[in-house]
Amino acid sequence: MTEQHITLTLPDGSRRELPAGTTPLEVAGAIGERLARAAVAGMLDGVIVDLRAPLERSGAFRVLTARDAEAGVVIRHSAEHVLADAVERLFPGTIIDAGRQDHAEKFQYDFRFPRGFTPEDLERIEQEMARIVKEGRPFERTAVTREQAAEVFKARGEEIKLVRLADIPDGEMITLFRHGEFVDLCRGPHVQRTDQIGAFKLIETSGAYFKGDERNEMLQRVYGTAFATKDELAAYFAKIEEARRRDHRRLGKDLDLFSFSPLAPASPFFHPRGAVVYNELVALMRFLYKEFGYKEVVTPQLFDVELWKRSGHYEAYRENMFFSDVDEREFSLKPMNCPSHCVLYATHAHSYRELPLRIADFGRLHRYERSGVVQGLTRVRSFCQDDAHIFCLPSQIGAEIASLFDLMFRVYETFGFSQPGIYLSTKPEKAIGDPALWDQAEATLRQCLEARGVPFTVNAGDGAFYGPKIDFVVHDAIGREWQLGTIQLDFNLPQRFELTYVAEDGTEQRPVMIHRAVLGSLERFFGVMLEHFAGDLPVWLAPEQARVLPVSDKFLDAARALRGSLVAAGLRVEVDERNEKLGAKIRDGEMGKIPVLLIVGAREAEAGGASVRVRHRGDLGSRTAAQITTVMTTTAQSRSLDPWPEGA
RNA sequence: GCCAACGUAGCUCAGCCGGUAGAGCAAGUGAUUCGUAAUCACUAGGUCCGCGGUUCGAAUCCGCGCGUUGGCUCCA
Repeated sequence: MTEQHITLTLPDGSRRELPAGTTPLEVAGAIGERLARAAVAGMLDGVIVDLRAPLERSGAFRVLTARDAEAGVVIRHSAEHVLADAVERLFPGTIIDAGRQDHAEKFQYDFRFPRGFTPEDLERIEQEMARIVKEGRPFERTAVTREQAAEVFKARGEEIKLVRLADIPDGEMITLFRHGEFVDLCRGPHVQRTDQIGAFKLIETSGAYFKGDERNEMLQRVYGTAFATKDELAAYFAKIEEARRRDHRRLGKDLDLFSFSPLAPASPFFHPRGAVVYNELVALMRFLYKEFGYKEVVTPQLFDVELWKRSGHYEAYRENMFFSDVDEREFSLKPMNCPSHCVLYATHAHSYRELPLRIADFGRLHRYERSGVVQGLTRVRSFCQDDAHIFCLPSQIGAEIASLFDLMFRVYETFGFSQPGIYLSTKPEKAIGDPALWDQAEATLRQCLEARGVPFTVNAGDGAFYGPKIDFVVHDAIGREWQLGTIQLDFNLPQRFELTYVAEDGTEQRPVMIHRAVLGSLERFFGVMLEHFAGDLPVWLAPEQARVLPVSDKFLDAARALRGSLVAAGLRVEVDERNEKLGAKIRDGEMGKIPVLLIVGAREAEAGGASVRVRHRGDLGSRTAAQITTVMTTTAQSRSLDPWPEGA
């Protein structure tokens, strides 16, 4: 059913009728010789196509050159082939596997190589790549049969490629891309010549399991990135540098918020300053719990494994739990609060009139995480969630989830996280419970999302082992995504714990359980929030909300008096009593990211106030103690993101 | 857990081919009494991650362990 002719609509609105099978390169040539030379790829209806791949259908068409942002993925993909080529040139006999799917930022290639690549190897590979790039080798695309492709790779001794080839489903077009001596099984698209790869850099090496499965052999991976220009490459590394500057592990150390000890791997110590922030996060949730009708409980840490056998954790979550034998009984530290809340629920009979029952718990959780996966505060072994379980009637699910959406949005807004992304995760492989209950739970969540009218994405197989879930993903100040809140619907645990309520008609019915967390893990949230603010915490969270800086020792008493009145108003304020010059005190205050610095000299001591210096805004001039107290308490109580309102 | 790199003073880091440790900041003391991002001087501070090995001699080379970092995998 191939058309004889296709019609391409160009960016300027003009249309061209061409024989089907014309290549983007030919189209570019028809538009202009220079465009053809500069072409990196074609784009048909928003999809990047290879310059040499015949066009078989009509659509909106344009030619991409190095100037187009979309060309980056093509350049990186091509640099990937150059990388593999360079490795094969330098280390004959290396067996190649494959590159990366997503070339949005990086490229990578996996090799079967007898040892790890060293930094020196990387340097040599980079030099060899530079040579190949300079040679301006043209990329050639050939469509082949499965047998022809097999021939090619057999002749080259590329065993892994033969496995990859066999994985390609029947009926799919098989194409090879060559440049110079190198040939790879590849869909493309690629640049015309290697010298169109303007700037590239290898980043690092790592081990990587074949097809990402740890039961398979480990290959050696090399990562890199490439751009059309040196400036873009530099901008990429500047972005990485910015992320490093915001790294919560660095900020946590610099601002004396938390630390880690080898004696408690992956378990944070929150220092006094960090604990203030931590407790403010808890206070925010407790404040909202009043409004949203939650009741807080305190439950045990250590449970007889009998509990986990009953809940299904022993079966499905065992490898993430810490065990301990005492009194010839096997115990485990809780990795989640849900089973203990079921035990708590079952301590007495419930009427439908009590539901929904919203049970909140800031209990400490322990999960065994493999040593290689822990990371700062974002992946720890000991943590606490702003956790709650809602026991409700099936008919209340919709209203509960609607209320949860309100709560989530309220909280994220408080931190200035932009519109959260919403994901629906369905039944995973390792699931417990009746498939019919799963279907019911998934359908309910879907209905709730549709009723709310928010866009969402489905993550098939990504649910918790006891129920499907809705996840909330926020974007931080530099655009990174973080999964925070979660709502999980659970028909399984109430059944396992035989939970009941007495319905209006006097019969015993089974409640539904909703697991939910808004911040998620407080530890992870702490880290995410710290990076989001780059350490510049809003006043309500700042461990030291203001610091009073006497100009010299002479004004120490005035400074202490000012501090006294602010502390009396409930603010966290210190005095810099060191024998230093004002400039040094200001510098240290700024570096400590204190939101407000209050300078007291002769004039201010006289007037009973201070000169106010607000972070990132500089000197605002003098205010009285009363003015400062009013502004700061208002800012703190309203949890404003702005440390000092304009004009105050 | 697997692959790789790293681990030197509280922090950031120097220490070439092995000859037994150094800077800046921070800390302590003294002087200075200072007006919006670093005052000066002095002092103290180190089982060079741990354990073995090679060597006349190890922070340096090798092995093992622990931890950290980046990946794989996993995930709140």
